[in-house]
Amino acid sequence: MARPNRTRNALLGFLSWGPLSGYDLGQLIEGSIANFWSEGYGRIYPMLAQLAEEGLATRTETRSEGGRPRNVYAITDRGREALRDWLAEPTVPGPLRDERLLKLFFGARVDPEVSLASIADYRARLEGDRERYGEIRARLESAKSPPLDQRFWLMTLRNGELQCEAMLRWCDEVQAELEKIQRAR
Amino acid sequence: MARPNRTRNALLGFLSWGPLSGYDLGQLIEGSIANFWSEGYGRIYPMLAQLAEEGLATRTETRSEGGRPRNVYAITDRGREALRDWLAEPTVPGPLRDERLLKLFFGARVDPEVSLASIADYRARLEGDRERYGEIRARLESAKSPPLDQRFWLMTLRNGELQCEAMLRWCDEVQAELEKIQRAR
DNA sequence: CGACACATGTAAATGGTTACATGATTTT
DNA sequence: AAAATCATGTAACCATTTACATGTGTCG
Repeated sequence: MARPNRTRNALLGFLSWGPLSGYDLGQLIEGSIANFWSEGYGRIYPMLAQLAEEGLATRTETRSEGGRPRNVYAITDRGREALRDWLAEPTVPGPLRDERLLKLFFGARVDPEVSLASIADYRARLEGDRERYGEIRARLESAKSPPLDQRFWLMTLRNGELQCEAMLRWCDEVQAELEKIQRAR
Repeated sequence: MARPNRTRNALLGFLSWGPLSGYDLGQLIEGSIANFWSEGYGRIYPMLAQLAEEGLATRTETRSEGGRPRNVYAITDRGREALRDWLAEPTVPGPLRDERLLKLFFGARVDPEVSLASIADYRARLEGDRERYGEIRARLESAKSPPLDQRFWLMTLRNGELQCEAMLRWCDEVQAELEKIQRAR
């Protein structure tokens, strides 16, 4: 069998906060966990249908006054149970696939320029991340969210921040080394 | 269309060192880039057949004296070209999926114990990684490999080392925070 | 002679991405 | 009136994993 379904659990997690539509879920995911998780609508809508089929969520068609028709999903008790079960399960890390490192591994096959460009691109991304993290932190720390949830969100944010820092240091080191290789040619 | 094929490029990279069989490739990958890349035989053999079909590699059945029959693949000029093209392409980062962080994000839904156990498990993995990296570094630095290749390999190793360090620090911080939450209940 | 490493593949099932299709409502 | 956003979905396609099937040679 392939890996167990993870989209299901992500959706159940968000539904545990309250009833949401597929569109809501997409927006919410994009605005909160996008730094370490992604889901597209092509995955969300079918999965919601499956959740309803399995009795982990219920679907209600709402047509509020002046609003568009929406399908809102609410988690059921069995859904909550499934969520808790998954949260308690030990996490088995999936297969790793870092394409940038793979290219660098074969870097001796091409001009150092090529690797230097890849590192420059990576650094730019990281700096963008760092800035975004700063904004998220400011927003999180000033907002009056459910306080307990907020502390967990900050922990995941901290992960991104530390990762970012470490990778920026790595970029510095690798850039220096690549320039040394370049000068030696 | 789905993501472009990455297994192809990984195999071409190794074949650029010299002719190899599918089994060789599996062993080699396991013993070198396993820290940031994985391929199973169920992927390797079909991809080699495809590589041969596309003219990026040639297949030779060898039956050396006293040895088992082996299918050895050698990269072609067009294969080398494809490899260089891929190495020069900018890397587009794939979708992120960190299941451990996703669980922590919803950590308020369960007892802090659960998150603490997850962090303890993560720390144990990281410490194992750190030890393995130490061994790899010792092996790489004492071996007389092609010196230029070696320098690139060390750069990818350094990535793992820095990542490891950063994540161990994160574990410390998160553990302290979780224990604080636990005491407050 | 039994266990283990060498060696090559196929099949089944899923997961996941992207593009496409469609239409309503709000904003400019 | 056009553009953007809200909103829901389907279809095609590819990647990937895991399990299965099969056989040879070597070492203790």
